[in-house]
Amino acid sequence: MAKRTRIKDIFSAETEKRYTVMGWVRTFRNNQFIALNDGSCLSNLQAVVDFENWDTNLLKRITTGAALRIEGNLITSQGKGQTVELVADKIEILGDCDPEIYPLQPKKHSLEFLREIAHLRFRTNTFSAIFRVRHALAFAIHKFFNDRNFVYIHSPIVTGSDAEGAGEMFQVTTLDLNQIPRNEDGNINFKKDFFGKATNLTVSGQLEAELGALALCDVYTFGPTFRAENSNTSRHLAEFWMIEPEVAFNDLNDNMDLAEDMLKYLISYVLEYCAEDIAFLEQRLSEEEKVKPQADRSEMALRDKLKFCIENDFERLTYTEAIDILKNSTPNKKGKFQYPIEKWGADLQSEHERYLVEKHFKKPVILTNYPKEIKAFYMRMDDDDKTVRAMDVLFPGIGEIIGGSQREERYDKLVKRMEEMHIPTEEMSWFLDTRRYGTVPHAGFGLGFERLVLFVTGMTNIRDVIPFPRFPGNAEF
RNA sequence: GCCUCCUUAGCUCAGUCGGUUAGAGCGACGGACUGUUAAUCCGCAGGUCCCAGGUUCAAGUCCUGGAGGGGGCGCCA
Repeated sequence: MAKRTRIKDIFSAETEKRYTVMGWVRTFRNNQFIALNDGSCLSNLQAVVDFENWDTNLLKRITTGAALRIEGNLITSQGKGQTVELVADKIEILGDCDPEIYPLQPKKHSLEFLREIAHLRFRTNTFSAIFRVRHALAFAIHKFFNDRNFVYIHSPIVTGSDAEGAGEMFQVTTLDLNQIPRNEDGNINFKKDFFGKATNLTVSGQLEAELGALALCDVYTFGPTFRAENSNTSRHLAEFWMIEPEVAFNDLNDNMDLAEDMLKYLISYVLEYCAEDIAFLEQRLSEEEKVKPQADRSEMALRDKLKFCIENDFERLTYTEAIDILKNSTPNKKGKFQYPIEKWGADLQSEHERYLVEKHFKKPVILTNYPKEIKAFYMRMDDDDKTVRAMDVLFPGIGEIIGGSQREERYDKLVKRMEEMHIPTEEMSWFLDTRRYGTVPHAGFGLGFERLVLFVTGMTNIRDVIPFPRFPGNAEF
């Protein structure tokens, strides 16, 4: 096949030269103008056909969705709306597309409809933009950490540990479910299973990352994560991607600095390298906002919101300070909260987080030092023995985008917490070894990748920022 | 898991109090036009009213159950 020039490169290519492009037809206007897209960028290339000199049967096959190879001379556009256009002198139909049944037509489609045809939605402006931005964010994450000498750790997807304590797990087995081998006591005999023990899909790479950090100092994981929770929201997936940095000798303040630096870097990266896509997503969002009631509308355009996050420090405060603010807040006093804030120790609901982020501070917030009762066993106990060195980064519209902590590095205190919370210490002896042999203070966090993509693209449903979402009752494609 | 709303043409949606042959816009198709920008103009076709029961002289409309989807809450990233 002839050498293909990507449409992205065509726009800066030398004119009065021949090029070959390949892609899919978005529209064929006026029997004369083919809008061709190859996904390399948002913009379509306009290919011009002198229809009087072309076979009518060929022109009829140039329909929305058809795959074409076009050769021609690139010229400065004679019309408005684009800088260059390709004067086609050779057109090959690589793949026909019957417009009677092709679901994507040159018109606006709802996100709900496109979600049902997720295998084709890559071909729309919105989703091609989202997935280019998603790629850029993934790449920027590796670049951010690589530039800071972090080591990328591949934590296992299949785990033999059932004590990670981050939610319900998917079981992994090769046992015949119709003929499950059993022990004499009637329990399942996992010795007959593939790994010789019960195994699950990982719910977090954190514990493995800690092992790496206590030798390599600065490490991160970035991989798929699985939660078998029956969560039905626009912010949860059963299969999602998580970034988990873990750094030896870092305390909670270092951890907050790292999280804030990283988020600002990633947002800046996308503003710089995905300018066209972000501009398009901003426009899409503002059109969507127009039909909403005034009270539900976002106060800022997408790029303004992103820039605001970069240019302002995140608000850092303790759980205790947050409770005071919430207790004295107007909605709490007027009984507007579904869960009124009465006393210290209550878990914060999303309505409380949203009030702090969207109404009170109007910027990203980092909440720290939560009561130990509502946080995981591995978080470092504060001196008051009541709170732990946890941190949650809260973003407008998204809620919790990062959850992390300084880890409990003191062996005795960690074991005590595990026993209090009924975590089996024998099974976790490999984890406890790090506290037996040269333990050091360290800290880390988990960033939900799709929640980041949600925020940056201005989308509102997490199922629209991953190609093929998995959620309760659905594993299509 | 809980609460709530929705399901009518390929898509987005009207459809009044239960009453004759179920409508619109967009898209598709046919034609005209030919420097268009989701082209425009004219014309035409297109329906398992989500499924299964029930009430009724009569059900897209009312009732019961089921399926699918949206939004909110919980769990969290």
